[in-house]
Amino acid sequence: MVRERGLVGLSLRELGGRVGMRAQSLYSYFTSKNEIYDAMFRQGYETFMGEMALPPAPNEPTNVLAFIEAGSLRFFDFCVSDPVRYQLLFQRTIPDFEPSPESWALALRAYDRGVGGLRQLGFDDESLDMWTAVLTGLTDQQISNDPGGTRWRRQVPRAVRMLVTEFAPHLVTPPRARPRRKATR
Amino acid sequence: MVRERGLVGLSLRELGGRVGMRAQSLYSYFTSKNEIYDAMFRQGYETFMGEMALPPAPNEPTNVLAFIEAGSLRFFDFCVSDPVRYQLLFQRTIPDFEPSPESWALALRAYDRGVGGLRQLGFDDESLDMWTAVLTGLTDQQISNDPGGTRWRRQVPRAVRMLVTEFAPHLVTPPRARPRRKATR
DNA sequence: GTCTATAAGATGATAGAC
DNA sequence: GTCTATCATCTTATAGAC
Repeated sequence: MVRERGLVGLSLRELGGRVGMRAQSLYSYFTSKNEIYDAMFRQGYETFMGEMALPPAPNEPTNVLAFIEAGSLRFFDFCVSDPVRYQLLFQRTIPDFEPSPESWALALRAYDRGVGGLRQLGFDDESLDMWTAVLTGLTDQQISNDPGGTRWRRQVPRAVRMLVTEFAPHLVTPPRARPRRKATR
Repeated sequence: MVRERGLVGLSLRELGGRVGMRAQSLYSYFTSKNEIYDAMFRQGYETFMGEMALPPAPNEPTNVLAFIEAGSLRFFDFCVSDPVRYQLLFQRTIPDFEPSPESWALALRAYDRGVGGLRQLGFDDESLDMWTAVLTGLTDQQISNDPGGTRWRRQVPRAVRMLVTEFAPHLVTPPRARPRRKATR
Protein backbone atom coordinates (compact mmCIF):
# COMPACT_ATOMS: atom_id res chain seq x y z
CA MET A 1 0.00 0.00 0.00
CA VAL A 2 2.74 2.51 0.81
CA ARG A 3 4.50 1.53 -2.40
CA GLU A 4 1.45 2.82 -4.23
CA ARG A 5 0.47 5.79 -2.12
CA GLY A 6 3.67 6.79 -0.37
CA LEU A 7 4.44 6.54 3.31
CA VAL A 8 2.04 9.26 4.41
CA GLY A 9 -0.66 7.68 2.28
CA LEU A 10 -0.99 4.78 4.68
CA SER A 11 -4.59 4.77 5.85
CA LEU A 12 -5.91 2.42 8.49
CA ARG A 13 -9.29 2.17 6.82
CA GLU A 14 -7.83 1.07 3.52
CA LEU A 15 -5.27 -1.14 5.15
CA GLY A 16 -8.06 -2.88 7.01
CA GLY A 17 -9.96 -3.30 3.76
CA ARG A 18 -6.95 -4.88 2.08
CA VAL A 19 -6.50 -7.48 4.76
CA GLY A 20 -10.20 -8.18 4.99
CA MET A 21 -11.33 -6.44 8.11
CA ARG A 22 -12.49 -3.10 9.44
CA ALA A 23 -9.93 -0.51 10.34
CA GLN A 24 -10.74 -0.74 14.02
CA SER A 25 -9.86 -4.40 14.15
CA LEU A 26 -6.26 -3.51 13.36
CA TYR A 27 -5.98 -2.25 16.90
CA SER A 28 -5.95 -5.86 18.04
CA TYR A 29 -2.57 -6.14 16.33
CA PHE A 30 -1.07 -2.69 16.70
CA THR A 31 -1.70 -0.16 19.40
CA SER A 32 -1.27 2.76 17.00
CA LYS A 33 -0.48 3.68 13.45
CA ASN A 34 3.10 4.43 14.35
CA GLU A 35 3.50 0.91 15.61
CA ILE A 36 2.74 -0.22 12.07
CA TYR A 37 5.43 2.07 10.71
CA ASP A 38 7.76 0.69 13.31
CA ALA A 39 7.04 -2.87 12.25
CA MET A 40 7.73 -1.97 8.63
CA PHE A 41 10.93 -0.24 9.68
CA ARG A 42 12.11 -3.30 11.58
CA GLN A 43 11.14 -5.63 8.77
CA GLY A 44 12.97 -3.46 6.28
CA TYR A 45 16.21 -3.62 8.22
CA GLU A 46 15.86 -7.36 8.66
CA THR A 47 15.50 -7.74 4.91
CA PHE A 48 18.46 -5.43 4.47
CA MET A 49 20.71 -7.50 6.68
CA GLY A 50 19.57 -10.65 4.94
CA GLU A 51 20.31 -9.27 1.48
CA MET A 52 23.68 -7.85 2.38
CA ALA A 53 24.74 -11.11 3.99
CA LEU A 54 23.98 -13.25 0.94
CA PRO A 55 26.89 -15.16 -0.59
CA PRO A 56 28.50 -13.41 -3.55
CA ALA A 57 26.81 -13.86 -6.90
CA PRO A 58 28.32 -16.09 -9.60
CA ASN A 59 30.14 -13.17 -11.17
CA GLU A 60 32.45 -13.13 -8.22
CA PRO A 61 34.67 -10.50 -6.82
CA THR A 62 38.22 -11.73 -7.32
CA ASN A 63 40.14 -9.07 -5.47
CA VAL A 64 39.50 -6.67 -2.64
CA LEU A 65 38.53 -3.77 -4.85
CA ALA A 66 36.00 -5.88 -6.74
CA PHE A 67 34.68 -7.16 -3.45
CA ILE A 68 34.01 -3.64 -2.19
CA GLU A 69 32.45 -2.68 -5.48
CA ALA A 70 30.11 -5.66 -5.37
CA GLY A 71 28.98 -4.79 -1.86
CA SER A 72 28.39 -1.18 -2.85
CA LEU A 73 26.32 -2.15 -5.85
CA ARG A 74 24.34 -4.52 -3.72
CA PHE A 75 23.52 -1.72 -1.31
CA PHE A 76 22.71 0.58 -4.20
CA ASP A 77 20.36 -1.92 -5.80
CA PHE A 78 18.67 -2.71 -2.52
CA CYS A 79 17.83 0.97 -2.10
CA VAL A 80 16.80 1.72 -5.66
CA SER A 81 14.63 -1.37 -5.95
CA ASP A 82 12.17 0.03 -3.41
CA PRO A 83 12.25 3.81 -3.07
CA VAL A 84 9.54 3.93 -0.44
CA ARG A 85 11.41 1.46 1.72
CA TYR A 86 14.51 3.55 1.19
CA GLN A 87 12.63 6.58 2.40
CA LEU A 88 11.43 4.71 5.45
CA LEU A 89 14.79 3.23 6.38
CA PHE A 90 17.32 5.86 5.42
CA GLN A 91 15.54 9.13 5.12
CA ARG A 92 13.21 10.13 7.88
CA THR A 93 10.32 12.04 6.58
CA ILE A 94 7.19 10.70 8.28
CA PRO A 95 5.83 13.34 10.61
CA ASP A 96 5.57 12.32 14.25
CA PHE A 97 7.12 8.93 13.66
CA GLU A 98 10.34 7.80 15.09
CA PRO A 99 11.48 4.24 15.48
CA SER A 100 11.27 2.50 18.83
CA PRO A 101 14.54 1.98 20.72
CA GLU A 102 14.63 -1.68 19.71
CA SER A 103 14.22 -0.78 16.05
CA TRP A 104 16.93 1.84 16.35
CA ALA A 105 19.27 -0.70 17.86
CA LEU A 106 18.58 -2.98 14.92
CA ALA A 107 19.36 -0.16 12.49
CA LEU A 108 22.68 0.48 14.21
CA ARG A 109 23.57 -3.20 14.05
CA ALA A 110 22.75 -3.16 10.35
CA TYR A 111 25.00 -0.16 9.77
CA ASP A 112 27.85 -1.75 11.69
CA ARG A 113 27.54 -4.92 9.72
CA GLY A 114 27.35 -2.96 6.48
CA VAL A 115 30.58 -1.05 7.05
CA GLY A 116 32.27 -3.75 9.10
CA GLY A 117 34.18 -5.04 6.10
CA LEU A 118 35.51 -1.61 5.30
CA ARG A 119 36.53 -1.00 8.89
CA GLN A 120 38.52 -4.21 8.89
CA LEU A 121 40.31 -2.98 5.79
CA GLY A 122 41.55 0.00 7.73
CA PHE A 123 38.92 2.62 7.06
CA ASP A 124 38.57 5.01 9.98
CA ASP A 125 35.43 6.80 11.15
CA GLU A 126 35.90 9.83 8.93
CA SER A 127 36.37 7.76 5.85
CA LEU A 128 33.28 5.74 6.70
CA ASP A 129 31.36 9.00 6.95
CA MET A 130 32.56 9.96 3.52
CA TRP A 131 31.73 6.51 2.25
CA THR A 132 28.18 6.67 3.55
CA ALA A 133 27.64 10.12 2.11
CA VAL A 134 28.90 9.24 -1.36
CA LEU A 135 26.97 6.01 -1.66
CA THR A 136 23.69 7.40 -0.35
CA GLY A 137 24.23 10.48 -2.47
CA LEU A 138 24.44 8.41 -5.63
CA THR A 139 21.46 6.35 -4.52
CA ASP A 140 19.42 9.41 -3.82
CA GLN A 141 20.13 11.01 -7.16
CA GLN A 142 19.26 7.78 -8.94
CA ILE A 143 15.92 7.50 -7.18
CA SER A 144 14.96 11.15 -7.52
CA ASN A 145 16.31 12.07 -10.93
CA ASP A 146 16.48 8.91 -12.99
CA PRO A 147 14.13 6.30 -11.53
CA GLY A 148 14.32 3.08 -13.47
CA GLY A 149 17.52 4.14 -15.21
CA THR A 150 21.21 3.60 -14.51
CA ARG A 151 22.63 7.09 -14.88
CA TRP A 152 24.03 7.22 -11.36
CA ARG A 153 24.51 3.52 -10.89
CA ARG A 154 27.14 3.67 -13.60
CA GLN A 155 29.16 6.00 -11.39
CA VAL A 156 29.38 3.54 -8.52
CA PRO A 157 32.55 1.71 -9.64
CA ARG A 158 34.31 4.98 -10.24
CA ALA A 159 33.22 6.27 -6.85
CA VAL A 160 34.49 3.11 -5.21
CA ARG A 161 37.87 3.40 -6.87
CA MET A 162 38.04 7.06 -5.96
CA LEU A 163 37.24 6.41 -2.32
CA VAL A 164 39.59 3.48 -1.97
CA THR A 165 42.37 5.48 -3.59
CA GLU A 166 41.77 8.25 -1.09
CA PHE A 167 41.34 6.23 2.06
CA ALA A 168 43.15 2.96 1.52
CA PRO A 169 45.57 3.53 -1.35
CA HIS A 170 47.54 0.41 -0.51
CA LEU A 171 44.55 -1.62 -1.70
CA VAL A 172 44.54 -0.15 -5.15
CA THR A 173 48.19 0.44 -5.95
CA PRO A 174 49.89 -2.91 -5.53
CA PRO A 175 53.06 -2.39 -3.52
CA ARG A 176 55.57 -3.39 -6.14
CA ALA A 177 58.01 -0.51 -6.34
CA ARG A 178 58.14 2.11 -3.64
CA PRO A 179 58.25 5.63 -4.98
CA ARG A 180 61.75 6.94 -4.56
CA ARG A 181 62.31 9.12 -1.56
CA LYS A 182 63.84 12.51 -1.60
CA ALA A 183 67.00 11.42 0.09
CA THR A 184 68.36 8.55 2.11
CA ARG A 185 69.20 9.51 5.60
CA MET B 1 5.13 27.60 9.57
CA VAL B 2 6.63 24.74 7.57
CA ARG B 3 9.92 25.27 9.41
CA GLU B 4 8.04 24.38 12.59
CA ARG B 5 5.64 21.73 11.35
CA GLY B 6 7.30 20.32 8.26
CA LEU B 7 6.13 20.62 4.69
CA VAL B 8 3.09 18.41 5.08
CA GLY B 9 2.16 20.29 8.24
CA LEU B 10 1.14 23.31 6.23
CA SER B 11 -2.51 23.96 7.04
CA LEU B 12 -4.54 26.68 5.36
CA ARG B 13 -6.50 27.33 8.55
CA GLU B 14 -3.41 28.01 10.56
CA LEU B 15 -1.71 29.89 7.77
CA GLY B 16 -4.70 32.15 7.53
CA GLY B 17 -4.59 32.66 11.27
CA ARG B 18 -0.95 33.66 11.14
CA VAL B 19 -1.47 36.30 8.51
CA GLY B 20 -4.60 37.61 10.16
CA MET B 21 -7.44 36.25 8.12
CA ARG B 22 -9.67 33.23 7.65
CA ALA B 23 -8.37 30.31 5.67
CA GLN B 24 -10.87 30.89 2.91
CA SER B 25 -9.55 34.37 2.24
CA LEU B 26 -6.27 32.87 1.14
CA TYR B 27 -8.01 31.77 -2.03
CA SER B 28 -7.96 35.37 -3.14
CA TYR B 29 -4.17 35.02 -3.39
CA PHE B 30 -3.68 31.40 -4.37
CA THR B 31 -6.01 29.15 -6.30
CA SER B 32 -4.93 26.05 -4.35
CA LYS B 33 -2.64 24.82 -1.65
CA ASN B 34 -0.20 23.54 -4.21
CA GLU B 35 0.12 27.01 -5.62
CA ILE B 36 1.45 28.04 -2.22
CA TYR B 37 4.02 25.27 -2.33
CA ASP B 38 4.90 26.38 -5.82
CA ALA B 39 5.44 29.95 -4.67
CA MET B 40 7.69 28.75 -1.86
CA PHE B 41 9.57 26.57 -4.33
CA ARG B 42 10.13 29.48 -6.67
CA GLN B 43 11.13 31.78 -3.85
CA GLY B 44 13.57 29.20 -2.55
CA TYR B 45 15.36 28.94 -5.87
CA GLU B 46 15.48 32.70 -6.21
CA THR B 47 17.13 32.94 -2.83
CA PHE B 48 19.46 30.15 -3.85
CA MET B 49 20.60 31.93 -6.97
CA GLY B 50 21.06 35.12 -5.01
CA GLU B 51 23.18 33.47 -2.34
CA MET B 52 25.35 31.55 -4.77
CA ALA B 53 25.99 34.67 -6.81
CA LEU B 54 27.23 36.75 -3.89
CA PRO B 55 30.77 38.07 -4.08
CA PRO B 56 33.32 35.94 -2.24
CA ALA B 57 33.61 36.47 1.48
CA PRO B 58 36.62 38.29 3.00
CA ASN B 59 38.45 35.01 3.55
CA GLU B 60 38.95 34.77 -0.16
CA PRO B 61 39.68 31.89 -2.41
CA THR B 62 43.14 32.46 -3.83
CA ASN B 63 43.42 29.63 -6.30
CA VAL B 64 41.06 27.50 -8.32
CA LEU B 65 40.85 24.70 -5.81
CA ALA B 66 40.01 27.09 -2.99
CA PHE B 67 37.47 28.75 -5.23
CA ILE B 68 35.67 25.46 -5.83
CA GLU B 69 35.83 24.61 -2.17
CA ALA B 70 34.31 27.93 -1.21
CA GLY B 71 31.44 27.43 -3.63
CA SER B 72 30.82 23.93 -2.34
CA LEU B 73 30.73 25.08 1.26
CA ARG B 74 28.39 27.86 0.29
CA PHE B 75 26.00 25.35 -1.25
CA PHE B 76 26.37 23.08 1.76
CA ASP B 77 25.61 25.86 4.22
CA PHE B 78 22.66 27.07 2.20
CA CYS B 79 21.12 23.61 2.40
CA VAL B 80 21.89 22.88 6.02
CA SER B 81 20.73 26.27 7.24
CA ASP B 82 17.13 25.43 6.35
CA PRO B 83 16.40 21.70 6.17
CA VAL B 84 12.76 22.17 5.26
CA ARG B 85 13.68 24.40 2.35
CA TYR B 86 16.23 21.79 1.32
CA GLN B 87 13.50 19.19 1.37
CA LEU B 88 11.27 21.38 -0.75
CA LEU B 89 13.90 22.34 -3.31
CA PHE B 90 16.08 19.27 -3.65
CA GLN B 91 14.17 16.33 -2.35
CA ARG B 92 10.64 15.89 -3.52
CA THR B 93 8.53 14.42 -0.87
CA ILE B 94 5.27 16.34 -0.80
CA PRO B 95 2.49 14.07 -2.00
CA ASP B 96 0.61 15.33 -5.06
CA PHE B 97 2.78 18.38 -5.47
CA GLU B 98 4.98 19.03 -8.38
CA PRO B 99 6.35 22.38 -9.43
CA SER B 100 4.79 24.30 -12.29
CA PRO B 101 6.69 24.37 -15.60
CA GLU B 102 7.92 27.90 -14.91
CA SER B 103 9.25 26.88 -11.52
CA TRP B 104 10.95 23.88 -13.04
CA ALA B 105 12.60 26.06 -15.62
CA LEU B 106 13.90 28.25 -12.84
CA ALA B 107 15.28 25.23 -11.01
CA LEU B 108 17.12 24.13 -14.14
CA ARG B 109 18.60 27.58 -14.60
CA ALA B 110 19.76 27.48 -10.99
CA TYR B 111 21.44 24.12 -11.50
CA ASP B 112 23.14 25.28 -14.65
CA ARG B 113 24.45 28.35 -12.93
CA GLY B 114 25.58 26.28 -9.97
CA VAL B 115 27.69 23.89 -12.00
CA GLY B 116 28.56 26.36 -14.73
CA GLY B 117 31.90 27.18 -13.16
CA LEU B 118 32.85 23.53 -12.98
CA ARG B 119 31.81 22.94 -16.57
CA GLN B 120 34.06 25.77 -17.70
CA LEU B 121 36.91 24.12 -15.86
CA GLY B 122 36.50 21.06 -18.04
CA PHE B 123 34.15 18.87 -16.02
CA ASP B 124 32.01 16.71 -18.27
CA ASP B 125 28.44 15.52 -17.63
CA GLU B 126 29.44 12.37 -15.81
CA SER B 127 31.73 14.19 -13.47
CA LEU B 128 29.01 16.73 -12.75
CA ASP B 129 26.71 13.84 -11.87
CA MET B 130 29.29 12.55 -9.44
CA TRP B 131 29.79 16.03 -8.10
CA THR B 132 26.10 16.52 -7.44
CA ALA B 133 25.79 13.15 -5.77
CA VAL B 134 28.72 13.64 -3.43
CA LEU B 135 27.79 17.13 -2.37
CA THR B 136 24.12 16.38 -1.80
CA GLY B 137 25.12 13.16 -0.08
CA LEU B 138 27.22 15.01 2.45
CA THR B 139 24.49 17.59 2.89
CA ASP B 140 21.88 14.95 3.44
CA GLN B 141 23.88 13.11 6.04
CA GLN B 142 24.59 16.34 7.87
CA ILE B 143 20.92 17.26 8.00
CA SER B 144 19.65 13.81 8.94
CA ASN B 145 22.34 12.52 11.26
CA ASP B 146 24.05 15.51 12.82
CA PRO B 147 21.76 18.54 12.63
CA GLY B 148 23.43 21.58 14.07
CA GLY B 149 26.85 19.90 14.01
CA THR B 150 29.73 19.86 11.55
CA ARG B 151 30.54 16.18 11.31
CA TRP B 152 29.95 15.97 7.57
CA ARG B 153 30.74 19.56 6.75
CA ARG B 154 34.30 18.85 7.80
CA GLN B 155 34.52 16.32 4.97
CA VAL B 156 33.69 18.84 2.27
CA PRO B 157 37.25 20.07 1.57
CA ARG B 158 38.50 16.54 1.35
CA ALA B 159 35.66 15.59 -0.98
CA VAL B 160 36.44 18.58 -3.17
CA ARG B 161 40.11 17.66 -3.41
CA MET B 162 39.18 14.05 -4.13
CA LEU B 163 36.78 15.00 -6.91
CA VAL B 164 39.09 17.52 -8.51
CA THR B 165 41.94 15.00 -8.42
CA GLU B 166 39.71 12.49 -10.14
CA PHE B 167 38.11 14.69 -12.76
CA ALA B 168 40.46 17.60 -13.32
CA PRO B 169 43.86 16.48 -12.04
CA HIS B 170 45.65 19.26 -13.90
CA LEU B 171 44.03 21.71 -11.47
CA VAL B 172 45.51 20.09 -8.40
CA THR B 173 48.90 18.87 -9.53
CA PRO B 174 50.68 21.92 -10.88
CA PRO B 175 52.29 21.02 -14.20
CA ARG B 176 55.90 21.46 -13.25
CA ALA B 177 57.61 18.24 -14.22
CA ARG B 178 55.93 15.86 -16.62
CA PRO B 179 56.12 12.25 -15.50
CA ARG B 180 58.75 10.52 -17.55
CA ARG B 181 57.41 8.43 -20.40
CA LYS B 182 58.17 4.86 -21.03
CA ALA B 183 60.21 5.54 -24.08
CA THR B 184 60.85 8.26 -26.61
CA ARG B 185 59.70 7.36 -30.01
C1' DG C 1 -10.73 41.47 -0.14
C1' DT C 2 -12.58 39.57 3.74
C1' DC C 3 -16.15 37.50 5.79
C1' DT C 4 -19.81 33.56 7.23
C1' DA C 5 -21.66 29.32 6.15
C1' DT C 6 -21.04 25.04 4.56
C1' DA C 7 -19.86 21.25 1.58
C1' DA C 8 -17.88 16.86 1.49
C1' DG C 9 -14.91 14.38 2.92
C1' DA C 10 -10.91 12.35 5.16
C1' DT C 11 -8.43 10.91 9.44
C1' DG C 12 -6.89 8.12 13.95
C1' DA C 13 -8.86 6.34 17.81
C1' DT C 14 -12.26 4.47 21.57
C1' DA C 15 -16.36 1.85 23.67
C1' DG C 16 -18.68 -1.99 24.00
C1' DA C 17 -21.55 -5.89 21.94
C1' DC C 18 -20.92 -10.54 20.31
C1' DG D 1 -10.79 -11.06 17.29
C1' DT D 2 -13.99 -8.86 14.77
C1' DC D 3 -17.74 -6.19 14.57
C1' DT D 4 -20.96 -1.62 14.74
C1' DA D 5 -21.37 2.85 16.21
C1' DT D 6 -19.36 6.91 17.03
C1' DC D 7 -16.21 10.54 18.62
C1' DA D 8 -13.67 14.40 17.73
C1' DT D 9 -11.45 16.25 15.07
C1' DC D 10 -8.90 17.59 10.91
C1' DT D 11 -8.58 18.81 5.89
C1' DT D 12 -9.16 21.58 1.19
C1' DA D 13 -12.31 23.99 -1.17
C1' DT D 14 -16.77 26.61 -2.89
C1' DA D 15 -20.80 29.99 -2.68
C1' DG D 16 -22.28 34.14 -1.83
C1' DA D 17 -23.09 38.31 1.34
C1' DC D 18 -20.95 42.67 2.45
